[in-house]
Amino acid sequence: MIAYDKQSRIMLAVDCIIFGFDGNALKLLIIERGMLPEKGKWSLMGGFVQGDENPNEAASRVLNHLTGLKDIYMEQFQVFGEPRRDPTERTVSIAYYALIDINKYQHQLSTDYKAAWVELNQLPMLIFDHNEMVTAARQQLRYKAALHPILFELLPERFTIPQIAALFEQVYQVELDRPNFMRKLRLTDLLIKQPDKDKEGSKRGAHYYMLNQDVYRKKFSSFVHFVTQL
Amino acid sequence: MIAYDKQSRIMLAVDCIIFGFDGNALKLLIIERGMLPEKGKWSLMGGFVQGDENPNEAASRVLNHLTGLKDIYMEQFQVFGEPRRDPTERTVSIAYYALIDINKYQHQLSTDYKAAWVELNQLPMLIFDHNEMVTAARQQLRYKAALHPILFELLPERFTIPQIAALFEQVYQVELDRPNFMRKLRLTDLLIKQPDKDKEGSKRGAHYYMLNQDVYRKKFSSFVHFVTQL
DNA sequence: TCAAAAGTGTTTACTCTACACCCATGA
DNA sequence: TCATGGGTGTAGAGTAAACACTTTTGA
Repeated sequence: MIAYDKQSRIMLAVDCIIFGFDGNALKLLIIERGMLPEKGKWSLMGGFVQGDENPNEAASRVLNHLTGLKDIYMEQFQVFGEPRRDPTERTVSIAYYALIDINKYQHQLSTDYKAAWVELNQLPMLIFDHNEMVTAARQQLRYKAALHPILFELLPERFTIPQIAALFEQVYQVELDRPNFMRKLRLTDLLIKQPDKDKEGSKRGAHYYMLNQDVYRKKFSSFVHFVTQL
Repeated sequence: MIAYDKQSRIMLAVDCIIFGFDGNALKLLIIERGMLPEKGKWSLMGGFVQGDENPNEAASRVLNHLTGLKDIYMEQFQVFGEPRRDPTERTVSIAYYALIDINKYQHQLSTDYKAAWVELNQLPMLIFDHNEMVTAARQQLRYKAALHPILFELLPERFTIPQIAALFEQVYQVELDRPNFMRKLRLTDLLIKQPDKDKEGSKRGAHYYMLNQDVYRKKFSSFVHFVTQL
């Protein structure tokens, strides 16, 4: 077997921008590194692509390692490969964004890092080009969520319409007309109304809904157009 | 300086899916390899990411080397990284699609390969996972072009409305209602009508148009919604 | 009984679609 | 003068935006 002799090999990493929503604000799961290099600094969760796995598997592994979760919604969105982005050694990183239900997140036990949920607009300085990655991920999330119902991945199993509206308002930094937004949602057939109500947010209470998984899977790839004017 | 000692380095490549449009059919620029491995077989144009360049630069370089063109519209769209996709040695490839004006293409002189324009639906077997890359690129092109006016990159400087319509019909494999399509185009303010006509396609002749570059640049990133029903 | 948020209904403007029809011209 | 594709006009359906109004319930 021939090999590509003269070419240089490169470190290949994955980094994950992990979004969560606590009902009020969009949050990011970041880590404080417990090991060199850059010990003590904030960073995205990442890892190296191993010899026997493809990059998607690497990202799933990394996500699982941090959150304890499997089958997380995850999308590869951009490669970051400036020659000097990592001063230790040239490393090209494939960036993924992931959407998780913040309530399902379980603290993990590794001492390699401390994990923390941080509000997206109070993000600290991260190492390398990670802040740039976050900006790009947010952009990509907006793009995708305007057309596909992916934001439901951020909500718990049972949720209310005011919660979804708040989520969209956070993602797009706009105020939505609640009546019209509600009607739009109803017309998608994605929601199943539950008999009981959430009384947290108001006196009257808002009905709980669950996702209609069948419709959800079907509409996932087709355009849905949740947000019209961007 | 520390290095990531225990991690394995990987070959990193870029591959380009190069689209062109000859007025009738969508075409792809592929090469017949003149060197090992896989000598004599059809392949996408690609190359390795060098130590001092980022992947986008590598793709531009590769595109320029094959076509003689600079400032080609190009988008990174997916990483292909199955461990055994290249039997020679593990290689992860960043795939780009590019849109070029087929008339501007100049044959290059390298003897490393022979280049050929092939109709997209008569594509031969390509090496490795390149056919899969083409499928994904086509999908991505559809997605992007439904919302952004990128397909103009495939047209010559002066073009007619029937030409654009034919292009959209090729990309989406549909028949468009010409009157409505024309009106939609006019409403974008993207086109500047030329005084003369193209008499090739019909007796009456179709007016030439040129892109309004200012409007084009402005509308590039905002949603435009060229194709409604997908 | 009032305030506050959930939820419904209605009006109006706009956009999309289908398709009838006119235009220009070479054969 | 007629066939052919280029191009315009128009009516009806469908969608989006604005906002008035009703419902529920704890304080």
